[in-house]
Amino acid sequence: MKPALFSVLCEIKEKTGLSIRGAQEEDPPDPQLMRLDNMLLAEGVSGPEKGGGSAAAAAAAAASGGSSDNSIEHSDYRAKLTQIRQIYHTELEKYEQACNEFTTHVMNLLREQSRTRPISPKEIERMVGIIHRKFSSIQMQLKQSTCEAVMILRSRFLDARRKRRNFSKQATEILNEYFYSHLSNPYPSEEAKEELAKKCSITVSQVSNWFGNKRIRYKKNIGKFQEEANLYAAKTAVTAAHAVAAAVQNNQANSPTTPNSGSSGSFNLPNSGDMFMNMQSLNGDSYQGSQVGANVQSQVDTLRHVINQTGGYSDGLGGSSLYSPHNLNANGGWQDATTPSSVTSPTEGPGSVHSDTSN
DNA sequence: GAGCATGATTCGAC
DNA sequence: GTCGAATCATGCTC
Repeated sequence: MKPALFSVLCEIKEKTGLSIRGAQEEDPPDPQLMRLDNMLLAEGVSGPEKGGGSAAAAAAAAASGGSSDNSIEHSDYRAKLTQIRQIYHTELEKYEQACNEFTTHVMNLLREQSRTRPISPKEIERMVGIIHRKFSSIQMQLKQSTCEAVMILRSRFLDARRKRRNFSKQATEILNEYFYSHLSNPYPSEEAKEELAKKCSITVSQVSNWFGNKRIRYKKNIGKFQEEANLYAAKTAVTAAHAVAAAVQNNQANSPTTPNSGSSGSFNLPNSGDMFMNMQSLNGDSYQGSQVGANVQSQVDTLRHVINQTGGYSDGLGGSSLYSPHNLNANGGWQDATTPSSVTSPTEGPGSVHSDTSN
């Protein structure tokens, strides 16, 4: 009677258990767990080790423009990430081991108990499933805290503000040269930005940031930047003077009798665009692209004047500065160089000297 | 360490 | 999208 009753009880439990399990087994994968898994995989924490690197480390390298100045910090970052990875795997292993041990323990217990009460193998199996689910929720917590650790590491090592580095002296000089030679309209076009970025080994957005900061700070404190402006003006003027002198020589060599007719007004100057605009603002002459050849001598004179001015304002201009705030309009905005003034009325046409097109 | 310089970010306007 | 303006966070100089 006892064995028969035992088997009936087992059968009843089996049926009720199946119905419960049927409802539980087809749980969809936890989206939260999937997210965590994906993130850990992307960060190189889980999954196969990627030669000491990860997507984030690669991003860090890219963010720095591939320069070697902070490679030490990148290796530091990688080291920390490796540390996190090791801790994660150690903990994961521990959990798995504990899970297996506990499962075995429970299974043995149930098997033992099955001699005295109705416990079927399927019930044991179900119990194992419950244990696994419990342990996987613990695993999820581990994954979550690992993700948090990676996030903190990333923000600490990759946050641009924390990683601020001053640009190289050369880069700053290039940017300043452009800024002061385009002071009438210091808004570089996309092409110009790209060119500058390339020259300075920085990104285009860094160039944009630089010009944004420069414009605002220049405007706020023109007096402070005066000396700097003069310095770069002198530099540009010297460069231009050389170019003009070369052009003069070239003109004379090409057509000694008609010095102004040789090159159809096209001689190449570095930053020739606004430099002449600045000179225009200095002496009131307007620059006509097609008249360059005709005005070579006057431009040389202007350049001499510029250089003299930079040498200490000793030419009787009463302390007038090279770059006076006249480029800023009454609202504090940059006055377009083409805006007609009371003296000159340059027209913005195909022969315009503007190199900037963004504004 | 204070103060200034400077690169980056954020926010609102356009 | 870019811009100016304000602000933050870090670097540099003294």
